[in-house]
Amino acid sequence: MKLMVIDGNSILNRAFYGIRPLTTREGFYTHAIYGFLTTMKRLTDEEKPDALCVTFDRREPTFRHLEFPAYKAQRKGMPEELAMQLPVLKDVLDAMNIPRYELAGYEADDLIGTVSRRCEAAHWDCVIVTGDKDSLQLVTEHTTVKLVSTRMGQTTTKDMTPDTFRAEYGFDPVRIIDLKALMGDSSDNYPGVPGIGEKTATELIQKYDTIDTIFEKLPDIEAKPAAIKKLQEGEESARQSYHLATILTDAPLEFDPAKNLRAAPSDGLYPLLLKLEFHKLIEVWKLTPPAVVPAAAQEEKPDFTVTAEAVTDEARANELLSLWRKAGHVTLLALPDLSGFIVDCDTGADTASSAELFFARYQGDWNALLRALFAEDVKKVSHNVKDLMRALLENGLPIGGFVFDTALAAYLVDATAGSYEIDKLFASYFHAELPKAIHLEPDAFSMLGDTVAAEAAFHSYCAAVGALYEALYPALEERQLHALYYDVELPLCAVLAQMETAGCLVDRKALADFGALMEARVKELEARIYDAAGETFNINSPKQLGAILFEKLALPHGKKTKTGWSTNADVLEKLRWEHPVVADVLEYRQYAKFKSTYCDGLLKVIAPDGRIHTSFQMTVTATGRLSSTEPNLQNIPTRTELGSEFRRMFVPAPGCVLVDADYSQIELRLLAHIADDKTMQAAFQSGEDIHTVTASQAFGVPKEQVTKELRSHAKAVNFGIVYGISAFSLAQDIGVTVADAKAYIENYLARFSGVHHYMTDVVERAKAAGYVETLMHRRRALPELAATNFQTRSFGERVALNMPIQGTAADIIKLAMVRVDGRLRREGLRGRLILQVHDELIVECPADEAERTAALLTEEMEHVMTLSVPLTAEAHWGKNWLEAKG
DNA sequence: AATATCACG
DNA sequence: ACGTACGTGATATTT
Repeated sequence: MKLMVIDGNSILNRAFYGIRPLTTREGFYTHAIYGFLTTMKRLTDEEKPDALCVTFDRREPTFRHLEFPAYKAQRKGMPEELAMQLPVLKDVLDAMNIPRYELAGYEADDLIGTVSRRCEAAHWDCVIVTGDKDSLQLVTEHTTVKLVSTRMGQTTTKDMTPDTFRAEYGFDPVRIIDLKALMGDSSDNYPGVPGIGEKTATELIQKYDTIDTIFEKLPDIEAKPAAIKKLQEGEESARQSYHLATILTDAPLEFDPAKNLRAAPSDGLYPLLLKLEFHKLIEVWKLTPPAVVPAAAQEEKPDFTVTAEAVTDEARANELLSLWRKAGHVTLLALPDLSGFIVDCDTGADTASSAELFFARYQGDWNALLRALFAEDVKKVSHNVKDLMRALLENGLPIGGFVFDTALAAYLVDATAGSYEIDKLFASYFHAELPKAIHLEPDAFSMLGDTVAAEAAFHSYCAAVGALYEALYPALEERQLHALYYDVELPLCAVLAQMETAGCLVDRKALADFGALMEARVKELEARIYDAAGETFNINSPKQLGAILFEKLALPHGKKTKTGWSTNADVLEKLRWEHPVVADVLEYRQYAKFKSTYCDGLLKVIAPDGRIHTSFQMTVTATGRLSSTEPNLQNIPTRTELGSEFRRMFVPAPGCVLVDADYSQIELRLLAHIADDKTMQAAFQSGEDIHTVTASQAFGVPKEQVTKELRSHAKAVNFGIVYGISAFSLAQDIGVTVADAKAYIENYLARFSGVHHYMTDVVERAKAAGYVETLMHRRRALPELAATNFQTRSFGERVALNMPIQGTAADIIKLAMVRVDGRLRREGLRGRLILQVHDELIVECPADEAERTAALLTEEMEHVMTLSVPLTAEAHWGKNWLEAKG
């Protein structure tokens, strides 16, 4: 039999500092608990112990404090963000029926020591989980320690048995005590023998085993005279330290290993994890709601057990339609293929819910019904409106009357939540569970077999959307997000739905031919690389490639390491002249990427109409940008000549052209505006090249003398500033020394004092408020700024700097899209937006409207907002995307 | 499922 | 002293 005992404080502590902060929507910190639970789960899966328990420290003095008042005196108390999680973790463990032990006057270590010895007495094996090396003294044939360490955000464990311990330290585990007695412990704040450090102490213990032997033999031991003198003077201190370092194994603890056998969690666990918003954990652990909901909880929940009416005849449908037109709004969910929908027309929260269901069994004219439903005069609240609109457009149906999208609203309220599915949102806002999710797929109803249950679930989802609307509407108001929501995000749904539906025509033949060319080059390079390596291997595997380059060919392995040696382009670029194979690998990589991601990848998603219909995601990025998936059309190559050939394959329909308009330096202009930097504003107002002006200012040379190199360095500095620069990274980027990079930045900030002030000010204000925002109040919460971990906090500071800039740029182009789309329609032009690439818009229009369309684009883009610097856009057009880029 | 790499703004 | 720029998504390999 085997028992695992976890050092609760140690593991919680590690999780707290090792994981980036995470809070519930209400701001309660949960990451330490999360980390603890995932670590515990991983280790129990690994070890499969029969029994499990956790020990905690009491924050009360122990015998060590009484005997040695300085003991742990330097240790700071827990930060508040950690302290608040401790009692909750204990609740979670209780709910999981995992025994926990704490005892006044004893540290967790002493309880672990006691537990391990009692296990041994009962002929059990014991596995200790801790991050504290002191516990290694407990290691025996039957007691092992899993030493947990967190490096670079990764938790790793090392199993310590008597053998592995001796291999590493060169003496027996129990001699850790003797070692500590000599070297002391700075974190526990006891001295050992003053002047004896880890190295000397280790050597002594390896030679003499115990401090008793050492002091007995003094002064005739093998050591430096100075060390011998220190030992003679420090014996008393060593004896006391020995005492302090000894973990007790006989604490008066009521403990029997057999009483810690693993048990099923209690019903309380599910609601508790729900409250902590550990949805992922609930999913991974396959937890299900308790069978019997406590009566009290049931009363709080909105009543979802209402019968829904299945509407089958036309007369009744028309009756309902006129009812809905009169209602302020209705809540609506539709199946993706429009084969069914549900409408909830509650007027007040306290009246009984009454939903109306429509399915294929409907007797009347289904299309006519849909046309009436999606007309402007039925005001609809829904979830993921853009997707529904796309389905409607694809079926030639209207897309009017959508007044609210709960997913979109929830995204504006918290852009970093990650998931905006109805059930997750409902759980997070109301701390209650929705009936089991049904997937709103075409066949959902017949597939499930249980039509009644499926309908009820569908209904409860619809009612949940209604409840979320009531909660989200005031949340938007409260955060001044009304304008962003109603003038930008919601109208954008229709624009994006239209863009996705339109898609972009591609030259399939040219793409396939290009693919064949890539294939040939890949094969060629592959052969050359195998030849150079003297064997065949998988070049796509960084592991195998690393073995060839750094072991077989013995190239200087580039500095970076993680789970091997890095073989990325940065590293290989530095090795380019060391061996001819390196250049081949770099080239191979490029062709392989082009072939698989862009040739094969794009060919795979060309629709029957010959066009590629991407999906624009509105609720993904933390800054407010869109993202593009299946395929991603926002990362089509352009930076290299060969890559930009792909853009030649994106073409307009016959008789049409592509018009491409992009903002010039939008992020730097926004930096000048937001930071209110007069120097930078003047540069933009003068219309001069911003990187040249920056170079001239920061490097103190006249503009005429700015060389290509200086300009490109200035450009890197400008980008760096927007991202939250560090001298190290800038140096890395432009290939100068860190000292030079540091000087660049200092000069820059001295010249651009507004930017300098902004950099400190925005972080300070973000720390006070807990979030940053764009000019349109789009918000990003920054719990990272409260972190004690340097790395996490630094990340938060860079984000605080960058998000208002990147996010405002996103606000601006989104608003421009809404305006451009509206004006194209109002003016009766036939051009339509088809793509957006962050600062670039692409319209497909009849060739004879190209000029007007281009003018319209730049005009609308430039006039979205009035800033302290001009906002400029440039447009070009041509017979393919590459040409249109100008 | 996680990692490494590389395409874009 | 820390470790080293913001925001994305797709592919291939490895666990």
